[in-house]
Order: sequence, then C-alpha cells, then structure tokens
Amino acid sequence: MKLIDILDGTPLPVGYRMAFLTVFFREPLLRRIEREHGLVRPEWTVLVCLTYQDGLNARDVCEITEQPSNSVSRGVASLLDKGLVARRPDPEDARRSLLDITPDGRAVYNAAMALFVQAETQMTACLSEAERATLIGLLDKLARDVPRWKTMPPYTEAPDD
Amino acid sequence: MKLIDILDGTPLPVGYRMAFLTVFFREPLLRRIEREHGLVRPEWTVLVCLTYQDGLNARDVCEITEQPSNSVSRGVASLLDKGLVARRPDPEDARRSLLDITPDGRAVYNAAMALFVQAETQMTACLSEAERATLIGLLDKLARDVPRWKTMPPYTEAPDD
DNA sequence: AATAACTCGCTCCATATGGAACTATATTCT
DNA sequence: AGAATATAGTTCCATATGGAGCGAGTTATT
Repeated sequence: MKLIDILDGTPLPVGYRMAFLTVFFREPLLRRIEREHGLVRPEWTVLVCLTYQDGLNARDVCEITEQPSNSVSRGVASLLDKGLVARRPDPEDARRSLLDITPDGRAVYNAAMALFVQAETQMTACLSEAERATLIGLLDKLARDVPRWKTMPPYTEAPDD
Repeated sequence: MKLIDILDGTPLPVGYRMAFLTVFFREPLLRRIEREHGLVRPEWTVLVCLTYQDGLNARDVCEITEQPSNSVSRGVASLLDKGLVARRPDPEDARRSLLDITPDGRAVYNAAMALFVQAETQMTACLSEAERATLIGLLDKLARDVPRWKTMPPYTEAPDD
C-alpha cells in the first residue's frame, strides 16, 4: 500500500493531492541541487528572488518569501562566500545592504532551474495541452486568493485550551 | 512585492503554484496543531496512516509515507507515550509490533483533521463546484502518474561533477 | 543445525531551521 | 538636541530531521 491509496478516501481531496505532488516534485530536486551545486534551500530561495529582481535587500527577501530573517541571513552569507551574489551598501539607509546576483550566481541558478523545468515537463506529460492550461488557470485562481484566507479561520482562531 | 508576483513569470507555472499553495495551506495548520494538540509532524503522519488502516507496523508506515524509519520510530514512541496509539506484538514476527490508534488518538485526529477540512473549504471557496471537480480530477491524474516520473530524469540522472 | 544474509526498529550524530535576543542605524516625539 | 521607539541583519540556542549503524530476530543456504 502507498500514500496514493490514502488519497482516494481523503477528506482533503485538493490539499492532500497538492501536498503529495509538491513533496515528490520538490524534495528530490532540492537534494540533487544541493549535491551537485552545493546550494542549500535558503540559498536557492535568495537566488530565486534576486533572479526575479536584482538589488533587493535581505528584508525584501524575507517579505517576499515569508522566511525568517535568520534563514535569509544565512543564505545570503553563504552565497556571498561562494561569490554567487554581491553586496553593496544602500546609500539611503546604512542598515541595509543591496544584493545583486553575480554572473556565477546566474549560471548556477540557470543550471538548477533547468532541472526543475525538466521535472515539470515530466510531471505534466500526462496532461493534454488544454488540461495543462486549465490546471494552471485553476491553481492561479487559488494562489491569488491566498491573501483572503490567510487571515481567516482556521488560520487565526486559537481557542484557549 | 510578494511571492505571488513571481508566480506570474515563472518557468514553472504548475510546480511553483502548487508549492506556494501547499506551504501556505499546510505549515500554519501543522504549527497550530502542534500548539493546541501537542502533535508534531511525525506523530501526525503516523496517525493519518493508522486512521486509514489500523494494525500497521512501523515499517508499513515508512513505506506508505516514504519517511525514514527513525522519524516514524520517534512518532510512534511519543504517540505511545501519550496514549494515542497502542502497540502489540506481531504473532508472526517478533521483530515487528502492530500499531492501533486508541479512542484518544482518534479524538485528536478528528479534531486536527477538522481544521484541515475547514482550511480546504476556505481555500477552494473561490472555485465553482465544477471548477473544484475539474481541479481534483487533474490533480488526481498527476498524482497517479508520480510513479512513472519518480524514476526518470531529472530524478535519477546524476552527472559526475 | 550452523552460518550468512536480511529485516525491524531504535539510538547516535551531524545538519537544518525557527524563535528570541542583540548590535547598529533610523525615525519619531517632546 | 536628546530620549524613546522601530527596523536591518546577525548570532545564539533549542528543536526537528535524515543518514548511518547497531542489536534482536528471521529467512535462506548448505
């Protein structure tokens, strides 16, 4: 018996299936990227943000990813150490540092991201083009609605027991 | 700027959205369940399996969930400690122990699962009934196909650098 | 039946992660 | 201006997690 069998009768038809897929999609690749590129998760997180937009500071990365500041700090520190990002002072605020991805950083990002893209192609190979588009549309609808439910029960209610 | 903005231009339209949703759906609830019921993740994993089928042994739980045996061992140990599961020897093999969920265990499982169900209702509230059904169908198709790609590139390829 | 090979489940250890406190800088208030 | 408050980013510490290896028990081989 496998997890997939439990999915059949689950009271969480959407949540369980998404969690199941996410775990099997992401974890093995993050481990491989760590093995082959020496990038651990917090580093990957920072690289993703800086690839999207250069010149962010650590706080920005925290807010974008909702990661604790110590994780981001560690990620930035090791990326600096490896020369995958560069740091410069923020002229407007001496507490902050602006981060830029370096060419080496981009190269590593591209190599790692290529694995994810290949994996996504594999994962969605069982869908038709139309089905894939439908899926993306529905997931996007759900994702954009996250801010609504993030501050509603059961995420906020905390009975005092 | 938030993570959701990055989703727009991502080269992983399915994977990123699913990971994003999974993280915001699951993590806060697992933390709340830990706070309110004292159940940590490995314990929850074991309870889910035993609720699905009683009388499993620790190895079964490992195989179902693809968790390492030490995590399951820890989960079982603390559940036993709390009286949420019971252990009896397997008459056919003295190395194994059969695990059963206790009434207390069921009660805790039900209370925690109710939170997840409530959360899933919230999460899918932005979809019509038809959309929800379509989404479940597509996710199910993907989930059942996991065994195919789990042993294909990029999950198996390991260039020797 | 004796030995080898295997399996169950546990403990040990190294690493990953989040919370809290801390330092340095900025901002606000009087 | 000076004091109080807030923020950026780091370090410290406690806990969570996975890998490796171990001891007890089982199966296979001769």
